[in-house]
Amino acid sequence: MFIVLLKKIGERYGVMHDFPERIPIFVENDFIHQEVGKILIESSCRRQYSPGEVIVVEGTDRRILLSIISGYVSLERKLKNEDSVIFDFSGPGAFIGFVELDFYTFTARCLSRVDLFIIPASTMKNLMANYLPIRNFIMKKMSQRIAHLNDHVALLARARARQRLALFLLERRWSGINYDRESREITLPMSRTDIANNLGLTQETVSRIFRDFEKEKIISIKNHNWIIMENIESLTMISSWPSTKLSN
Amino acid sequence: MFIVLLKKIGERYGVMHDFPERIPIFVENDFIHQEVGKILIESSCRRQYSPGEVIVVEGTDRRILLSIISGYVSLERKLKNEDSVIFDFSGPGAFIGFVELDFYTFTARCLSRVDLFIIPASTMKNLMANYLPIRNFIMKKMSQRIAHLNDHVALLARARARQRLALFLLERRWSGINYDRESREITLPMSRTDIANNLGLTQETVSRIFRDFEKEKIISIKNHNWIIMENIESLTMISSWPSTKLSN
DNA sequence: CGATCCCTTGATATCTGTCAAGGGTTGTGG
DNA sequence: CCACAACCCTTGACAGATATCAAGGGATCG
Repeated sequence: MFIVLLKKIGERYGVMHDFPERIPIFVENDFIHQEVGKILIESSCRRQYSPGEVIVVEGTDRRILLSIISGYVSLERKLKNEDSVIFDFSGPGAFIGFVELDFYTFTARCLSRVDLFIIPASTMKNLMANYLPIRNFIMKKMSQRIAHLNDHVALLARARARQRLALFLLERRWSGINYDRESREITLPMSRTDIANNLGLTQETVSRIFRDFEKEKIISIKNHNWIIMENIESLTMISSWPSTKLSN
Repeated sequence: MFIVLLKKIGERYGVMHDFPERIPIFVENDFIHQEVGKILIESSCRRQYSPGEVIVVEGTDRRILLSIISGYVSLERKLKNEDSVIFDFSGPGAFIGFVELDFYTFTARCLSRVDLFIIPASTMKNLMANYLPIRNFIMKKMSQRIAHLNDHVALLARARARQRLALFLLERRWSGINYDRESREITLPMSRTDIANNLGLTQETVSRIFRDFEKEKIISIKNHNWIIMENIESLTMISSWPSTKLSN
């Protein structure tokens, strides 16, 4: 498997862990043949972005694919309203744009300083035509994305605000490259507004519910971007599904 | 292109159009090589289901794929709550289960009498390995599904009830095989509860808003399953995005 | 003709959005 | 090193949309 150097992240957002210096570029059990990985890296370039920068814009031609090395990105859609919907947050190890065919279905905006590989879509197309593992890899990614979107639809359709935030926090625990799956600490590289736009709420509601959770000793809020889950059992209970009804 | 006979639908739900006798099995501009289509049909069997019957269950192994000839199916997830979320409604021409890899991410339930082809997943796998057009077809389907789910996430996250229903009605117009794209008539093979579960609302709200639309002369409700859009411009205005705010 | 299922309508409760004001933190410039 | 601005977060009061609860109506089926 191809290995790349990884910059340490977290100048801007108070981070407690330093990431290790080396990580495999293809993570999450998605094994790709070493040779193919090499081709992919050799035909790609590396670039850094600053917080707030937009990398790709919804609706434009899909010319490049991204592989995040460090930092966090939001995949979102701006509505005519001035407010927006965030489909997902992507962190180190994520692949962006692999799942679309002709044009981007989202706008990618940097939440922090971001370091990534840019892979030309044409390269990927050639690789996909010729290498079965790459093809399977992409199809698996697409399939996972659909499963995840189904979950998110269920969340938005039937979960109340507390349940949405509990699910959000629990999912954050597992998202991206997490080297300590038993950790109770979560970094939130995104703002309250971003969380609200992801969960179909407002920033005020997000803020209030975080405070409620803190009062109930379910979480500790160290700062805006750093939360400790003090009582994961409670969070799990709040997140679990019979709690939809107003009465609960 | 391979052609199959199509049964007329609509014994149960008052339908105004009879579908033509012959339709191509692969529709929506998804051209598949005739030979491949033939292989697909030859290795599949045809079956009928009654309203309410469950064809595949969420979480079980993906053994069969479905191609709907006539009738309507809901793709849904039962929550522990007793209520459920409907991801999508599928009608004639739809492909079900093509987008998943290992197991079903939904339960498929018949809304009406359904006539369909059952294709073994193993057959599809072989075809995909050997035929580029099939592969492209599946990837395109997956990509479309992701785009559609993104739209639905945006709807659930940021649209109010009236807007959701306007979007729903406008989308119904184009869904499935629609031979008269200028038609103002819509059939609703699903119940109010099903619509509510699709849009993240309750049946009461759906019912009330339909009545409101009727009072405002935007639609006429012929019966539960038959609606005429009297004022598509108004519907479009209600559905368009600046109307999210409560004040509007 | 009753049973069942779904739809409709009304009264009420409650969640969460909206509006508004203030606080904390970060960054910049004197 | 301090002042100020900008940005985001927090908190409160209030309003309004929609869920809940309840009762009744209409169609379909045996």
